[in-house]
Amino acid sequence: MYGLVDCNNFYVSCERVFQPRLDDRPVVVLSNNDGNVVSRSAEAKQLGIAMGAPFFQVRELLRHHQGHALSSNYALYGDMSRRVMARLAAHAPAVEVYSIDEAFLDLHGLTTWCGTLDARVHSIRRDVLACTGIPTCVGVAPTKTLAKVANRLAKKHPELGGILRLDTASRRERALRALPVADVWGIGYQYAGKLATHGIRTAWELSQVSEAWARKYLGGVVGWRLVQELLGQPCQGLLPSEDGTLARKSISCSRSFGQRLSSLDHLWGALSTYLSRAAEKLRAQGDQAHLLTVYISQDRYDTHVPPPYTRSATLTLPGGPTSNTLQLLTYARRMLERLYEPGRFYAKAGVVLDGLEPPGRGQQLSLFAAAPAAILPAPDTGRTQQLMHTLDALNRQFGRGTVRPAATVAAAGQPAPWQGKAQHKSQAYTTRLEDLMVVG
DNA sequence: TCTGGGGTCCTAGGACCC
DNA sequence: TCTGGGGTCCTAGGACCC
Repeated sequence: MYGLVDCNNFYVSCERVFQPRLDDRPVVVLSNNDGNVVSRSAEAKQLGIAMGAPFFQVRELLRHHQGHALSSNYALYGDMSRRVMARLAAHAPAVEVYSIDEAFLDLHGLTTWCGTLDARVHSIRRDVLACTGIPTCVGVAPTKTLAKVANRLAKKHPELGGILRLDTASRRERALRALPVADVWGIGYQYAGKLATHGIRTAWELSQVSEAWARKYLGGVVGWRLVQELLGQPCQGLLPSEDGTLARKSISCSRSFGQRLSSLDHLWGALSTYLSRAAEKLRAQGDQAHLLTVYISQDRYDTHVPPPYTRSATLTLPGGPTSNTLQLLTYARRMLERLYEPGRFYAKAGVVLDGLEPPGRGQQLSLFAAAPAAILPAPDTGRTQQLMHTLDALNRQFGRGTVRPAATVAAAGQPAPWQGKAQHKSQAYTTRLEDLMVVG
């Protein structure tokens, strides 16, 4: 049996833990740049505010109902997430951290040593709420996809008490008949449309299609696995997360700018900042990358700009895999110069690090290792690795960005021209000493 | 010059997720 | 005026290998 634990309205719930004045009223949390709504309280959902809605479209509605909009505070959400996951790990034999607010639990054997499964799951929910202040819902079922179904229905029907267990054929059928097919995990916008034209409206109807049909219309083997999982046939196992974090296969960092940029210097300032951040994450995971992608995008909402909006370049690092920020910056600078066109206005930039592997394991040596210095940056020696190590240690102790490459620094006394908006941000209640709450 | 089978790696693109 | 960021998996074609 799998359990899927999903935090209710996670970002809003995190904010409410430290700001009780937000209780019982419409609250939304916004994406970077205060662009879109990414988390909504029940009251905000009640007002008809959609997930992903552009903030400017709902600002008035929210104001009219004495609601609140907050900029996203990832330092807070990340830390709250770690606390929730730590509680889950204390209860279940194995936990797969699936996202910042969700985890799959291995529920094997939980009934044998402490009451019924339902009683155990209820006590896990109570414990998470008591220790972190975060409310959750749990779906319990023999496959991950059915656990998602159960979780979805538990959220939709508060009268279930936050838990739904789908472990018999009749419970499964009732649940699948009650769930619109678009709410199934793995059915997105495109597939939902396709299914509708074939008269498939519920999860139950989807579970009854043939293998050939699923393979033809739902992306091959992926679609067939989905159908089998709905039938109770597990196709996906649990991928236990070591130490409560999940190792990524790619690492990226991108941002929309606060304003359009056209100068190469400004773009480089932004891009080098994102690359520094991505490399930091890479080292924190203990990996090196051998693929680097750089991209710059024009405003995709500007009707005067013809597509494509994004130009990108991917490079297999000729010097072999690295996690050295300075080395990566050397490559990225040249890639940016290739992509950049004077006179254009750019709205966003980003980097992706791919082909991740731990250092020094069966490394492929470069064919061009003897190429002239103009082509290759300085090799990744022990000294530069020591430098990165020191950089990370300083930034951990004194705060992110205390020591950083000069390219990422804007002109003295000026806010960086690429800096986005975050006008309604709450404090780092749990991760910054100055922001700690004082009671008394 | 043409002939076949089996395989890897790279790249791009499309779908999905939270 | 104002429209996010970070991921996953799969497929398919081309270059190249033996």
